[in-house]
Amino acid sequence: MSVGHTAVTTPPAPGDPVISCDTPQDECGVRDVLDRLGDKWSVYVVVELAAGVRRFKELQRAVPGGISQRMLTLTVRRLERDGLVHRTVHPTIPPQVEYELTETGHSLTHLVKALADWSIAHRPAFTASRAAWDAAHPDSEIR
Amino acid sequence: MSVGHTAVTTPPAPGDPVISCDTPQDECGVRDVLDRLGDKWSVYVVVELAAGVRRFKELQRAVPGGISQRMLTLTVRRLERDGLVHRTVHPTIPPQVEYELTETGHSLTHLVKALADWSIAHRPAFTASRAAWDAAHPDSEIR
DNA sequence: CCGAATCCAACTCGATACTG
DNA sequence: CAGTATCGAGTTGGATTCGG
Repeated sequence: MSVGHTAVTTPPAPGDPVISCDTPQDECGVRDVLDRLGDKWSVYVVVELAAGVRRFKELQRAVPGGISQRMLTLTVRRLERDGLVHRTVHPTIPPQVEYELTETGHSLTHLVKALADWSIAHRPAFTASRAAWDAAHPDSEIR
Repeated sequence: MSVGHTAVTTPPAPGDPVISCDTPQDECGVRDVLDRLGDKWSVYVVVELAAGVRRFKELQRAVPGGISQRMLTLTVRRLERDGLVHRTVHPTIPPQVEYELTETGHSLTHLVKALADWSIAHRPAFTASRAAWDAAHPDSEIR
């Protein structure tokens, strides 16, 4: 601890990883992933596809929260564009379209797993902290 | 293939992690994290704070892209509410406020590091895939 | 069955101006 | 310095309808 003004409860960065944003205006590269994973549905689609090939309707039913057709279409299209999902159209009647993860997409599942693990592990802390904050700031616009 | 309608073409998941959304309407817990990390600035703030304690203005200068005062305030407030960042106010003149990661916040840096690593590793594939898709779908509304 | 097209509500973000 | 307040543009997501 010692001198100046920085009496912190935790040391600056004990064994923390150094995330190098070397070039200042570079964005560490995280923008690419987060722009995709940050939206409302992509993660759930990836999670479901991690379990195997799925048809459109199967995906729609599997995604928690009830995704609209429109949003599912948009989501899988964007995932396809980014090379995370492969789309196979069987020109049958009725039409049948299958979605599956590409190799890149599969590698992403490990990341999502890490995300889910962290989230589950810290959910109690999250909830508690939020409740405390909300109680201390009754009429705040944050949230 | 065989019977029903659920004939899968690829093996469900070779060595992929199983992300258990056991309860169907549960959201695997990822929503909590992604709602925070998914916004435009939180990750950069966490990255910068991973390097040590920062004051408001220091943060603002450090974040790439040029964050407005308003957005920085909102971002750190939300991070504070979630228990990821601790805020210390020194009632001096001029005012001095220091931000630092909490223990939970520090544990998050490993996740962000994983995110950044994955992103950097797959950025070429991303870029290529997008370019190819865009070329194949010249006038699409996706993007 | 899979999706495109349209319309609309809600939210996010940025710019600007002002305060203790 | 570290915010708060206000306004407006842009984006996202949902509901609905229609088509191949």
